[in-house]
Amino acid sequence: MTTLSTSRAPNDKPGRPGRARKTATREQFLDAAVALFSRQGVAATTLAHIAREVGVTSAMVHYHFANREQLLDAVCNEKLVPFVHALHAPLHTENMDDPVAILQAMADCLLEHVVRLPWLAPMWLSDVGSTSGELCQRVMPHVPAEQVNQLTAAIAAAQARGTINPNLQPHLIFMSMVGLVLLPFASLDDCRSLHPDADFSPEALRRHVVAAVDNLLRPL
Amino acid sequence: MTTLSTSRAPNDKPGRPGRARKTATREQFLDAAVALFSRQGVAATTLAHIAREVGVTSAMVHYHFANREQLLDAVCNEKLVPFVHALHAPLHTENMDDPVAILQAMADCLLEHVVRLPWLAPMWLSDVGSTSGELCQRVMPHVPAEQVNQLTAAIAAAQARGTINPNLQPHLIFMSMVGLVLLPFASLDDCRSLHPDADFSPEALRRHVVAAVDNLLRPL
Amino acid sequence: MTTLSTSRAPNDKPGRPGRARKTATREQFLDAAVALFSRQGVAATTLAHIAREVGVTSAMVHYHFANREQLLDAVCNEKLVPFVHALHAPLHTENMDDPVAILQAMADCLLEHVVRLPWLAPMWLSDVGSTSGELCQRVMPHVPAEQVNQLTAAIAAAQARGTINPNLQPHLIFMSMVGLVLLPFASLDDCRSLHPDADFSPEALRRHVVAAVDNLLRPL
Amino acid sequence: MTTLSTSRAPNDKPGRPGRARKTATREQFLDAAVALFSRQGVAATTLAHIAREVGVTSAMVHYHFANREQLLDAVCNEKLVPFVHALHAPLHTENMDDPVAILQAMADCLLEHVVRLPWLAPMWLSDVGSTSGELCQRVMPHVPAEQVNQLTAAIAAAQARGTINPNLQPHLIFMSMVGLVLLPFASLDDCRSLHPDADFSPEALRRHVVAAVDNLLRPL
DNA sequence: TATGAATGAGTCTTCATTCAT
DNA sequence: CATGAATGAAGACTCATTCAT
Repeated sequence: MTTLSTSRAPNDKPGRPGRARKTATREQFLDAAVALFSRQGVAATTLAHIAREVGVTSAMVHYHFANREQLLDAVCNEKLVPFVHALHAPLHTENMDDPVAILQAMADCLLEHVVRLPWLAPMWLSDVGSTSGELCQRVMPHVPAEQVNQLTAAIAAAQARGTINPNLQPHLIFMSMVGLVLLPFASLDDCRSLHPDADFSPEALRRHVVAAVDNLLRPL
Repeated sequence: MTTLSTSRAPNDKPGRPGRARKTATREQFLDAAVALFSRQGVAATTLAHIAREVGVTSAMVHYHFANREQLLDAVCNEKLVPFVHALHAPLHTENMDDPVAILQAMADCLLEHVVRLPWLAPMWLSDVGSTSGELCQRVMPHVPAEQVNQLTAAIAAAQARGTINPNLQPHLIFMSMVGLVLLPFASLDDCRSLHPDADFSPEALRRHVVAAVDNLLRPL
Repeated sequence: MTTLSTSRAPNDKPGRPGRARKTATREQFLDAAVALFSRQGVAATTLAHIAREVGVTSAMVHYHFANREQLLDAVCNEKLVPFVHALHAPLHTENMDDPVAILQAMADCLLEHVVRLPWLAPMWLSDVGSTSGELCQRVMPHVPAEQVNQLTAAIAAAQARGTINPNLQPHLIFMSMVGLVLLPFASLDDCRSLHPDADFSPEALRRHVVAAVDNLLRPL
Repeated sequence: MTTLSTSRAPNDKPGRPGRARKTATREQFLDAAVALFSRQGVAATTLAHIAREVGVTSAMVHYHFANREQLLDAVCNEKLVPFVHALHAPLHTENMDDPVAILQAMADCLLEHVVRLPWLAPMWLSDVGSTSGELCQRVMPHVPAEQVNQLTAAIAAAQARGTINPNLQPHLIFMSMVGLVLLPFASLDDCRSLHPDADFSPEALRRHVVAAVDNLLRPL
């Protein structure tokens, strides 16, 4: 854990006599957490940072979550798992005849969430990057391995049929698609500083991503 | 944190009773650093981790690099900047008539490096994810903004000519491509645990990525 | 930790075997600080020393003062500045006709404080000695330069009138007086070890110092 | 020991291949030591500071002095003890009939040294201030206690005779005199910043101090 | 319910010291 | 002779956590 000079978390300090007791809800903590996680990374975000963001003492964070582990559990369960479930919802269908449609549905869902939750893309990428991402580890068990495997099989079939580019690796297509969707959102700041005048509105991003995903899956 | 079992090798030679001072070169520190950065993330990696990985005291890290900042500078300059330069080398050409060729050259270069340097993809993604990545900040200034802009213009021209899918955003194509290349490598462990039997050899990955990039750029 | 702390409290009330957390007030820290500063010097006194003197961990020092700088600020503002103000109070008068009276009032004040606050003389001298004394730097801004200059002018006038020894340098008289008052108190231990039987009671010291100051200012 | 930000001692660092082997004499180290001691205080001066001042590595300091203790011993023996002996030389006389003459001789000697050795006054005061000054402890044994006691007795006799102000404490007169001489020199920087235009040349200081000492000893 | 005060462990950094070359 | 490379201990400061109130 490094002293990310960003916000010194100065003075939880004592005294301050007439301080009105700030009350904070569980939800506020989680929101602050994901916001900071996406800005600074999970590892670099201390409980004091989160407390400060919410405007309470770090003791309050412990009061609500007992410890860091459980805070991460909560972030995972209440912020990420719903998204993971939504993302894989298209897999829960009888017939996997049309994997392209399924992948596109997943891409749509991903895109939807990423646009709506600005913290999602940066947090996801920075965490998935470290093999041992603190959140990644907690989320993985919620991925429906069985269905994912069926999708892979369906993709292979589609490739044999000529509906999907056969040079792609069935097992990797999903991750490539994720990269295609997430990276533009995660690197927005860099892009903006490189191209200050370009249009990076959500709509522009969405159009680009949709086109990119379409292209990716297109057969030869 | 793992007890790096570098296998202390208690005391080497034969007689040599005391200490057997372990020695380490600057290069070793940088290698250890990138290895740990890619595994744990930059922020979560302490100087003591790096020292232990190399088998010396953390005081030695300071002896060689003075402080954390300068270690990161060194990692950036000696590990990342060469890569960044290589990556953008295709941009230093007279005619940008064929942006597809240039993008493909960049993808090749990226792929090359990512395969050869296993730490690159995870480290890059996890750092680029945090808007304020400690390394990202240091690397960005080495990106040739001028050339990148020219490439973007060339891409737009190619789109007008019908050589590149016109629905893509010229400014985002490069980042999407990066995502396409990096993500499979960064999420290898996750993929492997999901599909234990699939072929994730470097060659397989390379084939997939090449096909994906080809597809991405293809005109309608 | 796995088990929720809900189940704890196996032993509290009666015997209270554990820890018995030591508590300390801000004031105690400042007292300990000046005590140690006067014994060991400012630079040689670590925050851990102060903490140990008070009976708490050094983390507590940081809890109350954030960092060393601010601890020194507090020592300065709460321990030294009041004294500096009192010392220069005699300067805030309409007529400076009688600089001897003023100087004597200042000497009295100085003496008063030095007797009452045993840490003052050693700390002052050891810090004023180093041109860049950590405390000196903080205290100097509180010296009313304007009034001091007026006093100097008044001294020169008194010398011209023959009320003060004209061979003295007006600008140095104050410092010489300070030396005259402080040094006996600061070097008490040395004196005692040299003259074990002599009378070094506060009263004896006071008498000596008063006489010395009187003598110093006497006209030829 | 605090990180006196004055001189960060940056980079003893490795490499620097073509460095001409700087050679330094024992004397140079001692000079550098007293210079730094007087500027920063003894406790705040590290061996690396001294090495740096001389332009060699800190290993060289150890090469010449084995360890910090012995360096301090050397500073004491070679820089301070000669002075202490000179200072007390006037005491080694048959008749102590004229203590005023003796004290004046001592003051002259002190003054002489303090003017010639600019480091002496600050270092002395800052060290004598801390009861447990690292140098003070080493110097004290060289003070001829016997003779000092005789002087004290002679002073008392002179007071009885009316040659010295009888209100002064015989045992404290010497220390008061020392304060009178040293303080102006030690606080020169402060004085100069307070009175930028005043004359603080060595001659002016000498005149002032001589007058002050004369005054101090004068009978009623 | 909330929090101010406390702590132990850990991080970054510097220091005095050692030693093989 | 001299020094680059190494170390353990200590210093400043932060962090997650605890607990009495």
